[in-house]
Amino acid sequence: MPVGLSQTEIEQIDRVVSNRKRVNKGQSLFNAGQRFDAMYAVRSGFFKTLITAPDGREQVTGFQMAGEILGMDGIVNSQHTCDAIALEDAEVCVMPYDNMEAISRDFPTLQHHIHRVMSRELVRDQGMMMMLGSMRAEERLAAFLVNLAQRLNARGFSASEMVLRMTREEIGSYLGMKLETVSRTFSKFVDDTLIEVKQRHIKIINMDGLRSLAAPEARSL
Amino acid sequence: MPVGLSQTEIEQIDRVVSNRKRVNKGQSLFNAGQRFDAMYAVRSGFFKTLITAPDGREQVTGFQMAGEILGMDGIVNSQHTCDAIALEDAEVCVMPYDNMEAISRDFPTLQHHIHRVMSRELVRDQGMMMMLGSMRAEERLAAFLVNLAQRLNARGFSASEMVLRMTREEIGSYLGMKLETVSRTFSKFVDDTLIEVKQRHIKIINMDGLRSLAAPEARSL
DNA sequence: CGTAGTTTTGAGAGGCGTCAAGGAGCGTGG
DNA sequence: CCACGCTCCTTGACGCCTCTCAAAACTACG
Repeated sequence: MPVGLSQTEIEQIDRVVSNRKRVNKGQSLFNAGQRFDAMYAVRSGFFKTLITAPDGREQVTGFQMAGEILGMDGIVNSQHTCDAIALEDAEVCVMPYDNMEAISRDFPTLQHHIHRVMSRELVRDQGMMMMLGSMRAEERLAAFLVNLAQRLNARGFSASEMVLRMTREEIGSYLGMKLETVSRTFSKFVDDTLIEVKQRHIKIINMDGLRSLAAPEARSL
Repeated sequence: MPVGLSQTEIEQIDRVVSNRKRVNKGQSLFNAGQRFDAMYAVRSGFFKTLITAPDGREQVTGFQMAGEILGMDGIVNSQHTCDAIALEDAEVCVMPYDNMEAISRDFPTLQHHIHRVMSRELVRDQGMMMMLGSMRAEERLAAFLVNLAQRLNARGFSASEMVLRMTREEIGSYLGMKLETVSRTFSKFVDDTLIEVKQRHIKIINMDGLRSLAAPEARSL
């Protein structure tokens, strides 16, 4: 996972993260309230994280795919604050936190890597606030699709065709809108020939159009 | 700032964070795009952080007061991703990142503390997503007031009376609503005798009422 | 092939945004 | 000391975006 590590470092790290764990579709990797003692790197599969309010309302806070890290929010109180649920059969690397902490003292590269991963998550969260706080439904969904396509592409998949692993309701929860609005907005994108939709198969026809929806240019004047 | 440190540790850390910096009201501590080389601990005063979209829309991502940390989002790309602006004359401790990294290798307590601070911010962000994604204007503003009162109280101020350091527009940006809606909602809270409002002076009359608005109980059945 | 879950689509309602006008507080300068 | 202008705040009227409620179509799975 980390780059720029020496052979020795890699071996050390391997000893820490060699433990694998399978999580079947629908199962949770961890739940809010559970004791935190490890973070997890997704090796394969697809996860969602969500938090639940006292009144039962759920908010999906993220979708994680291969290479992304889960559970960092648990450090502060030694207990997880969200549920992580596999949306398809998945495998993760278990990274016991105490070991990570200990080893990163000897390997500055790893230490810095951990900071970068957490920092990246903070930046992502800022973007989420921007989305949820000041974008309209269309813009949010377009940004969501563009982001998903980009992440899939970075993993060697097609940037234009994808199979969503989550329901409309989960997308809606993530984007702060109702499932009906997600569905309607998808339909509107189809009408505008931006995408093609067949159930959870999405084909992006006009990526530039989506992008311009997701991040509108500065108004001329 | 950190707790549970030995005298030696504290001295070491002091050497790193002894640099102070003043920031006058309205000035920025750093701006998005600037090179990142230090994080900052607020000693006194009050900050807002905000990000700006390509089309100029701004989103306030947080308000920081004494003891809180600014700039952690800059680690990942060695450049700040948001602006930090003082809402009143302020003073911060400058914590050069390279030094922090180096010293935290020798002091596990500090190392863990850094992780906790970043993790706490991740948890806060999750809460923000919940607010922005699935709460209504009333609930958001109530949660905002309750949170502010709690943080002020933790710093030795009254939990029931406060002076807002930010405008209605900044509150609105933070909470994903327009300034008019913030104003109207304040007025509604006054009508409901939850608070008293005189410009930026807020007096909380019925904290329990606010709390129940901010985090509605599970519906009976 | 039936059943449950998911998705689409419609109709109507409502919360919040937009546009607009006026008022209050405050620093500055005559 | 008061007038002026600026920024910020409040309130009203109206409209739209999104939610709510509802029904039907489609898919997956047992």
